[in-house]
Amino acid sequence: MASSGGNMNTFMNSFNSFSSSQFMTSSFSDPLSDNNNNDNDNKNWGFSDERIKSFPMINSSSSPASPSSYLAFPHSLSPSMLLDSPVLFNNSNTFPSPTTGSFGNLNSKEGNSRNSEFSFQSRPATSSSIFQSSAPRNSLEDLMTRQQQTTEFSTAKTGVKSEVAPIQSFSQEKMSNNPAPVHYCQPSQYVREQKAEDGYNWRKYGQKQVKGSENPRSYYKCTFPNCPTKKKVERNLDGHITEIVYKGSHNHPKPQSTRRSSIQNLAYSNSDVTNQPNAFLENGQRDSFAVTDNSSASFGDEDVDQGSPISKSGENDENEPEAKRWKGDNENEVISSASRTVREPRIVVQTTSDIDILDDGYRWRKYGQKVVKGNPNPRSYYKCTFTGCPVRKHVERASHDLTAVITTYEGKHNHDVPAARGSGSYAMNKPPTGSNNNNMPVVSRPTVLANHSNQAMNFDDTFFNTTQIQPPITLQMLQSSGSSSYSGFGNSSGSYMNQMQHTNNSKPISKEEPKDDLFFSSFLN
DNA sequence: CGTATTTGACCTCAG
DNA sequence: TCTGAGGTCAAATAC
Repeated sequence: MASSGGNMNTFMNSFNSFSSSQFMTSSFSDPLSDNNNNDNDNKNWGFSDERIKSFPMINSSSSPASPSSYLAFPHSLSPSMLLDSPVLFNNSNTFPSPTTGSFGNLNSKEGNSRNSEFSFQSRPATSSSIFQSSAPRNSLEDLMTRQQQTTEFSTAKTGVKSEVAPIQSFSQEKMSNNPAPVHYCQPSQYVREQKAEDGYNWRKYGQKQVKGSENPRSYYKCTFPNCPTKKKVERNLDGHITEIVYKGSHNHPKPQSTRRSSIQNLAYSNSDVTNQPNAFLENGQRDSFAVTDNSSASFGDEDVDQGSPISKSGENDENEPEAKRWKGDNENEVISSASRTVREPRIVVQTTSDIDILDDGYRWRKYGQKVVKGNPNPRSYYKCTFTGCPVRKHVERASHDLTAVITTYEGKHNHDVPAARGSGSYAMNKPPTGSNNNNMPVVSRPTVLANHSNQAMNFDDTFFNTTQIQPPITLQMLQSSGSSSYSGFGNSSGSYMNQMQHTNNSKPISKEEPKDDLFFSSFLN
């Protein structure tokens, strides 16, 4: 398609391959944010249902450095999501701990936007807390905040609206002072935010309550003339994006956003450099956050759709058989749209509440290990050791890329991050997972790596996975990287934080979760 | 006043 | 063929 072209195209394609469908954000955030949600989420988490959210995080490279990489969320992915996702924060890159999920980079094809999309909503306070500028509750929050800040970054600074929302939202505002989480955005707000997010301009043309989901689904069309790209976004009650599905690919560069700040640029640069399709980041679009854009490379929903960074077209297919397609879309269509990718992988962005990656600061008890289909590498299963905390996670190395670790979290932590274990760092890093915190959705974006991850992840499981690419990025790194870093996610190369989730099911994790125990027990058995 | 969002109705498609 | 779910349209409304 239009996108096809040089490398960029490739990315794009890959993203596309992921197709929006695959990348959905999922519900994690909700869980975090709300207990209620959690219930639902849990259900979802359960896996059984469905949506698994995987957040592959890929750190491409070692260069974690590029903030952008971190942040770069696929368009759709909002930084916030990332933030939410434990993955993002992974400190460790080290393989050893799978938990440290790295965020896969999703390269958004176009870098687009997608990132932004996700992100954005400002979440309701609870979740938002993370972002809130106010003193971070936890180290996690801080981290989140910082990250967000970074990611959002600049955008925010630049004056970007809160569009960014939750995760991003943090942006300045939150950061600045609001002690209170405050930012719950109304739906409309979110919408607007989204625009900014991925850098593309979107017009909402419909909203509908989807069966089986508490979350209303909004339908958007790219406002660029003749651009066939559409996306559908599900948001939590809180306003967090739980899932974003892109359809088609943009046949134009991103509009420049006036707002974008240097950060964006940075991000782009990174992303672009890396490979992202996002190259297009154009500026044009209104609000798109630079960050997003950057991220675009990474996650943006769009990314997903358009070319999900993750997979290359081919790969995607294979890997992402599971991915849904936008209903009504023919694969062909999808493909065509993407031009490259075969399937549209769904991108699920989950907001994870607190996903921690290994070093997420939480304490985990290994209770099982199993080799799952599609990946020769054993998946270890962990439970949060905090009394009464239902959170579980499983970690596995991507079959393709040993360096990539896929971490899938289930449930939200109902408690704060335990005191820093050894290093205070942990604490710092982690957000308070508390129910409140979850907000941030994790976004997963497919990156090349992601692709791998995707494959690896077969999302049979409800968990969402995060793939990390090894160069682990530490929180510190993230922090240090500053805002810019976030944006970085987009970068294909480096996105650390990006998490991609691929779920077989588009369903948001939240809804039906099979019970963990059962679920796990099955494995164990 | 123009543009974007909201929202109910209608259309399409899969089961 | 029917039914329900999902997706889109478009008038009304809000910004």
